[in-house]
Amino acid sequence: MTSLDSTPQAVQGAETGHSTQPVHGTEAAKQIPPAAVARLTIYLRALNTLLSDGVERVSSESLAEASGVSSSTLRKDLSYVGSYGTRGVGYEVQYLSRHISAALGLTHDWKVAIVGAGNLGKALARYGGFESRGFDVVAIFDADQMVVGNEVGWLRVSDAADMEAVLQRTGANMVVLALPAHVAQAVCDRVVAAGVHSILSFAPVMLQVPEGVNLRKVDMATELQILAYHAQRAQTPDQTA
Amino acid sequence: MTSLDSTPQAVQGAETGHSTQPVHGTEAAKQIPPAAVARLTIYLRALNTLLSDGVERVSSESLAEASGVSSSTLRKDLSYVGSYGTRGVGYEVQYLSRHISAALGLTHDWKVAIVGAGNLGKALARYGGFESRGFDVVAIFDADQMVVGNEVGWLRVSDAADMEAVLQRTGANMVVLALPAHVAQAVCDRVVAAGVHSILSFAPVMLQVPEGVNLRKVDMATELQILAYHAQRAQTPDQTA
DNA sequence: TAGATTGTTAATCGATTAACAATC
DNA sequence: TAGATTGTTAATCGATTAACAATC
Repeated sequence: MTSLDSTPQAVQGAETGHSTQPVHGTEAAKQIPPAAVARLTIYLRALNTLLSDGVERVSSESLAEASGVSSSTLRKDLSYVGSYGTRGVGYEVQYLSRHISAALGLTHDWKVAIVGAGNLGKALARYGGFESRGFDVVAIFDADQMVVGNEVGWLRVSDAADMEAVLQRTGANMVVLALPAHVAQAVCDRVVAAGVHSILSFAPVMLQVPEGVNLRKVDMATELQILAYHAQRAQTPDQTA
Repeated sequence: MTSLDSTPQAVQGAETGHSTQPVHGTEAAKQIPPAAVARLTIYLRALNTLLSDGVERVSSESLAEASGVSSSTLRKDLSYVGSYGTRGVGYEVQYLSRHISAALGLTHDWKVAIVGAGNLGKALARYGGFESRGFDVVAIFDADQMVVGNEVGWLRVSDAADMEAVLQRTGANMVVLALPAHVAQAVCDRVVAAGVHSILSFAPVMLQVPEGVNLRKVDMATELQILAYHAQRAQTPDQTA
């Protein structure tokens, strides 16, 4: 997250054949390198900003600048998705945005359940960035009876004891874990057993998940530690050479 | 976040000489590859868990397993820090922990100010993981007069209008941005102007910072999008071959 | 046509892994 | 000494960059 680099891990997808021919349209998806997937989400955000500013066309050079990458990297990344630009002209913003969305699977119906209605869970439940990008928060759980039933945004907090039933009923296909380290693994196991295979964890522990479950981790303290490393280096001028 | 890898960017440190000789003790720090830095924070957490479990010694094999990496990667990463193990025996938990901490700059005095006292800002201010890992939250700001003065954890919310003065007085050397996208760049500029060079942003925008400022970004919606990509791939069995 | 910009190739760079000599 | 495990090297793999032919 990343850093995390965020801190991604244990994301196993089927990865059988590497088709060399770029395939467009509705055919089989090809493998996109992890680093490129992460950046594609950034391009998508930049494109949507342009779109709401009424910009219709953009060059790789300026989209790259807005995204903080080189134009070379940008064009290479886009080439994994397909070729949706026009030489000598650039990219049509809306058209490119739509194709990146499709490639990332954002046209699916993603229903997110949040486990943990503490400060972080509430912050996530109310975070506009989810809804606006096609993620529908359908449930929020807590084990504390004092919290169950409380209003959080549009939702009421469900009892964690009923998790399996509520996940089923709401059709949740992604779960966000916003709970203390010591209960995270147990809850994670229940979530997996309930058939959810995509999990984003904010708990500061290494979670073990079976093959085929996609787990990503965001650790806020880790991010500060990485920052600390760089800050310390900047303060201590290099004594080599 | 990220990268969450996570989505790291614009982290420039001085990087003059690459000393080939591993230097131990108090001498000049060498450059540690970004990927290794991120993992070292994970090892550190695993070591501290072992420590509180009363474990005194650990092999690269089992520390690697607890951290979700290969023992090869672990030993290579540790080699950037120094050689603090004993062949045929393993690593002394406390001793290794201390040396990783030192290498990451966690023995410094890090004072963190949080800008934005919304749900996320409050969650971060109360997040135990910061304090326990040597980051001291010294201030939290908001521009909303309805919120200024409120209690958040041990702190009271300061007026964002007084940011420069409070940053100065508290000696904050890191800032966490927990605010809406549209104000993030302006606040970021003020923070940089106030002399803070380490910034962790949760705002879903690309921020521009001058050379020499360390900026990391955590984007929760990005993490869900990456998850969506993998989930979609898993659902759509590969049609090549 | 002349100018611009994409999509792709090939070269470079960095990160991961396997293997093993060093050594406790 | 025999067994175990580190620290490091060399080989592999993947990601980034520069350059340019294709083409609007």
